[in-house]
Amino acid sequence: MPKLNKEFYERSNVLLISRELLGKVLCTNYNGKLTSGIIVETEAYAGVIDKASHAYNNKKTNRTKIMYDSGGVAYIYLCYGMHHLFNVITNSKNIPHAILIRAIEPINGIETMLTRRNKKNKDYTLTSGPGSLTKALGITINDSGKSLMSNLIWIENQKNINENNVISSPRVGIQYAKDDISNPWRYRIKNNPWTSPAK
DNA sequence: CCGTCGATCTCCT
DNA sequence: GGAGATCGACGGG
Repeated sequence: MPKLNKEFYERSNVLLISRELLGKVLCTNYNGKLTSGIIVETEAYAGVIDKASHAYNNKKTNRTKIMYDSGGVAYIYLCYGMHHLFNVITNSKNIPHAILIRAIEPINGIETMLTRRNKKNKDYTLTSGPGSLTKALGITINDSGKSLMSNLIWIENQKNINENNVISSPRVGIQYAKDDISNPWRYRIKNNPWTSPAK
Protein backbone atom coordinates (compact mmCIF):
# COMPACT_ATOMS: atom_id res chain seq x y z
CA MET A 1 0.00 0.00 0.00
CA PRO A 2 1.16 3.58 -0.67
CA LYS A 3 2.81 5.70 2.02
CA LEU A 4 0.83 8.52 3.56
CA ASN A 5 2.16 11.69 1.96
CA LYS A 6 3.19 15.16 3.10
CA GLU A 7 -0.28 16.54 2.40
CA PHE A 8 -1.84 14.07 4.84
CA TYR A 9 0.40 15.21 7.69
CA GLU A 10 0.40 18.93 6.94
CA ARG A 11 -3.32 19.37 7.57
CA SER A 12 -4.31 21.55 10.50
CA ASN A 13 -6.82 19.37 12.40
CA VAL A 14 -4.69 17.21 14.69
CA LEU A 15 -7.76 15.54 16.25
CA LEU A 16 -9.02 14.48 12.82
CA ILE A 17 -5.61 13.13 11.82
CA SER A 18 -5.36 11.20 15.11
CA ARG A 19 -8.65 9.43 14.30
CA GLU A 20 -7.63 8.83 10.70
CA LEU A 21 -4.35 7.19 11.73
CA LEU A 22 -6.34 4.33 13.29
CA GLY A 23 -6.26 1.39 10.87
CA LYS A 24 -3.16 2.68 9.05
CA VAL A 25 0.04 0.59 9.10
CA LEU A 26 3.19 1.79 10.87
CA CYS A 27 6.27 0.24 9.26
CA THR A 28 10.03 0.23 9.91
CA ASN A 29 12.92 -1.28 7.99
CA TYR A 30 16.20 -1.42 9.88
CA ASN A 31 19.05 -3.51 8.46
CA GLY A 32 16.68 -5.22 6.04
CA LYS A 33 14.32 -6.30 8.79
CA LEU A 34 10.80 -5.18 7.92
CA THR A 35 8.39 -4.89 10.82
CA SER A 36 4.90 -3.41 10.79
CA GLY A 37 1.59 -3.21 12.61
CA ILE A 38 -1.86 -1.64 12.42
CA ILE A 39 -2.21 1.52 14.49
CA VAL A 40 -4.99 0.83 17.03
CA GLU A 41 -4.50 3.65 19.57
CA THR A 42 -3.34 7.29 19.31
CA GLU A 43 -3.29 10.48 21.37
CA ALA A 44 -3.38 14.04 20.01
CA TYR A 45 -1.20 16.81 21.48
CA ALA A 46 -2.47 20.17 20.32
CA GLY A 47 0.65 22.31 20.56
CA VAL A 48 1.08 25.66 22.28
CA ILE A 49 -2.39 25.79 23.87
CA ASP A 50 -2.28 22.23 25.27
CA LYS A 51 -0.89 21.95 28.80
CA ALA A 52 -0.11 18.27 28.26
CA SER A 53 2.09 19.02 25.23
CA HIS A 54 5.86 19.36 25.36
CA ALA A 55 5.36 22.44 23.20
CA TYR A 56 2.90 24.12 25.56
CA ASN A 57 3.33 27.88 25.63
CA ASN A 58 5.76 27.65 22.70
CA LYS A 59 8.37 25.90 24.81
CA LYS A 60 11.33 24.90 22.69
CA THR A 61 14.32 22.84 23.84
CA ASN A 62 16.93 20.78 22.06
CA ARG A 63 14.60 17.81 22.49
CA THR A 64 11.36 19.44 21.32
CA LYS A 65 12.61 21.64 18.46
CA ILE A 66 11.66 18.80 16.04
CA MET A 67 8.01 19.50 16.86
CA TYR A 68 8.26 22.84 15.06
CA ASP A 69 9.11 21.21 11.70
CA SER A 70 6.35 20.93 9.14
CA GLY A 71 4.17 17.80 9.28
CA GLY A 72 5.45 14.39 8.25
CA VAL A 73 8.47 13.85 10.52
CA ALA A 74 9.00 11.59 13.54
CA TYR A 75 9.32 13.09 17.01
CA ILE A 76 10.82 10.49 19.32
CA TYR A 77 11.78 11.22 22.89
CA LEU A 78 12.97 9.36 25.95
CA CYS A 79 10.28 8.86 28.58
CA TYR A 80 11.20 8.07 32.20
CA GLY A 81 14.78 7.80 31.04
CA MET A 82 14.30 4.52 29.20
CA HIS A 83 11.31 4.31 26.86
CA HIS A 84 11.47 5.69 23.33
CA LEU A 85 8.04 7.18 22.56
CA PHE A 86 7.09 7.70 18.91
CA ASN A 87 5.05 10.68 17.72
CA VAL A 88 3.92 11.88 14.31
CA ILE A 89 4.37 15.62 13.75
CA THR A 90 1.50 17.34 11.92
CA ASN A 91 0.47 20.80 10.65
CA SER A 92 2.76 23.38 9.05
CA LYS A 93 6.14 24.70 10.14
CA ASN A 94 6.21 26.38 13.58
CA ILE A 95 2.85 24.88 14.59
CA PRO A 96 4.02 22.04 16.90
CA HIS A 97 1.17 19.53 16.73
CA ALA A 98 1.98 15.89 17.55
CA ILE A 99 0.27 12.51 17.71
CA LEU A 100 1.55 9.83 20.08
CA ILE A 101 1.20 6.27 18.78
CA ARG A 102 0.19 4.23 21.84
CA ALA A 103 -0.43 0.73 20.46
CA ILE A 104 -0.25 -1.35 17.28
CA GLU A 105 -1.45 -4.78 16.20
CA PRO A 106 1.54 -6.73 14.80
CA ILE A 107 1.46 -7.67 11.10
CA ASN A 108 4.93 -8.28 9.61
CA GLY A 109 8.20 -9.30 11.23
CA ILE A 110 6.78 -10.97 14.34
CA GLU A 111 9.98 -12.99 14.87
CA THR A 112 12.09 -9.82 14.76
CA MET A 113 9.76 -8.13 17.24
CA LEU A 114 9.93 -11.09 19.63
CA THR A 115 13.74 -10.99 19.52
CA ARG A 116 13.85 -7.23 20.19
CA ARG A 117 11.43 -7.63 23.08
CA ASN A 118 13.20 -10.67 24.56
CA LYS A 119 10.03 -12.70 24.33
CA LYS A 120 9.34 -16.30 23.36
CA ASN A 121 5.68 -16.06 22.46
CA LYS A 122 3.41 -13.49 20.82
CA ASP A 123 0.98 -12.02 23.32
CA TYR A 124 -0.74 -8.68 23.80
CA THR A 125 2.23 -7.20 25.66
CA LEU A 126 4.33 -7.40 22.47
CA THR A 127 3.16 -4.08 21.00
CA SER A 128 0.48 -2.73 23.37
CA GLY A 129 1.78 0.46 24.95
CA PRO A 130 3.87 3.33 23.56
CA GLY A 131 7.18 2.12 24.99
CA SER A 132 6.59 -1.48 23.95
CA LEU A 133 5.76 -0.87 20.31
CA THR A 134 8.86 1.24 19.68
CA LYS A 135 11.08 -1.48 21.10
CA ALA A 136 9.35 -4.10 18.92
CA LEU A 137 9.79 -1.94 15.80
CA GLY A 138 13.37 -0.95 16.67
CA ILE A 139 12.55 2.76 16.90
CA THR A 140 14.95 4.88 18.98
CA ILE A 141 15.57 8.58 19.57
CA ASN A 142 18.32 8.35 16.95
CA ASP A 143 15.55 8.73 14.37
CA SER A 144 13.83 11.75 15.86
CA GLY A 145 13.42 14.27 13.06
CA LYS A 146 13.51 11.70 10.26
CA SER A 147 10.98 12.02 7.46
CA LEU A 148 7.99 9.67 7.48
CA MET A 149 8.32 9.48 3.69
CA SER A 150 11.71 7.78 4.19
CA ASN A 151 12.48 4.08 3.79
CA LEU A 152 13.30 3.77 7.50
CA ILE A 153 9.99 4.68 9.15
CA TRP A 154 6.75 5.30 7.32
CA ILE A 155 2.98 4.82 7.56
CA GLU A 156 0.98 3.07 4.85
CA ASN A 157 -2.54 3.99 3.86
CA GLN A 158 -4.66 0.92 4.51
CA LYS A 159 -8.26 1.22 5.54
CA ASN A 160 -10.42 3.85 7.17
CA ILE A 161 -12.04 3.01 10.49
CA ASN A 162 -15.70 3.96 10.73
CA GLU A 163 -16.45 6.66 13.29
CA ASN A 164 -18.76 4.22 15.10
CA ASN A 165 -15.81 1.94 15.79
CA VAL A 166 -13.65 4.61 17.45
CA ILE A 167 -13.61 5.31 21.19
CA SER A 168 -12.38 8.72 22.35
CA SER A 169 -11.45 9.28 25.99
CA PRO A 170 -9.05 11.35 28.15
CA ARG A 171 -5.33 10.92 27.66
CA VAL A 172 -3.10 8.80 29.88
CA GLY A 173 -0.52 9.90 32.44
CA ILE A 174 -0.93 13.66 32.17
CA GLN A 175 -2.15 14.57 35.67
CA TYR A 176 0.12 17.63 35.55
CA ALA A 177 -1.91 19.15 32.67
CA LYS A 178 -4.54 20.84 34.87
CA ASP A 179 -7.55 21.98 32.85
CA ASP A 180 -6.47 19.99 29.78
CA ILE A 181 -6.64 16.66 31.67
CA SER A 182 -10.14 15.75 30.55
CA ASN A 183 -9.91 16.54 26.82
CA PRO A 184 -11.00 13.30 25.07
CA TRP A 185 -8.03 13.23 22.72
CA ARG A 186 -7.13 9.56 23.06
CA TYR A 187 -8.51 7.43 20.22
CA ARG A 188 -8.87 3.65 20.14
CA ILE A 189 -10.37 1.09 17.79
CA LYS A 190 -13.35 -0.37 19.61
CA ASN A 191 -12.97 -4.00 20.77
CA ASN A 192 -9.40 -4.30 19.51
CA PRO A 193 -7.44 -6.37 22.06
CA TRP A 194 -4.11 -4.78 21.07
CA THR A 195 -4.94 -1.38 22.60
CA SER A 196 -2.71 -0.41 25.53
CA PRO A 197 -3.18 -1.75 29.09
CA ALA A 198 -4.15 1.71 30.38
CA LYS A 199 -7.94 1.79 30.21
C1' DC B 1 -5.65 -10.51 40.61
C1' DC B 2 -3.87 -6.24 42.53
C1' DG B 3 -0.62 -2.51 44.37
C1' DT B 4 4.07 -0.91 44.85
C1' DC B 5 8.52 0.21 43.28
C1' DG B 6 12.90 0.65 40.65
C1' DA B 7 15.10 1.96 36.38
C1' DT B 8 17.42 6.36 34.77
C1' DC B 9 17.32 10.64 30.86
C1' DT B 10 15.54 15.54 30.08
C1' DC B 11 13.98 19.57 31.71
C1' DC B 12 12.55 22.76 35.28
C1' DT B 13 13.01 24.90 40.04
C1' DG C 1 16.13 17.79 43.75
C1' DG C 2 11.78 16.23 41.59
C1' DA C 3 8.53 14.93 38.13
C1' DG C 4 7.47 12.79 33.96
C1' DA C 5 2.94 11.11 27.31
C1' DT C 6 6.20 3.79 30.99
C1' DC C 7 7.16 -0.98 31.78
C1' DG C 8 8.04 -5.15 34.19
C1' DA C 9 9.36 -7.54 38.45
C1' DC C 10 7.88 -8.76 42.76
C1' DG C 11 5.03 -9.76 46.83
C1' DG C 12 0.58 -10.37 49.05
C1' DG C 13 -4.13 -12.14 48.96
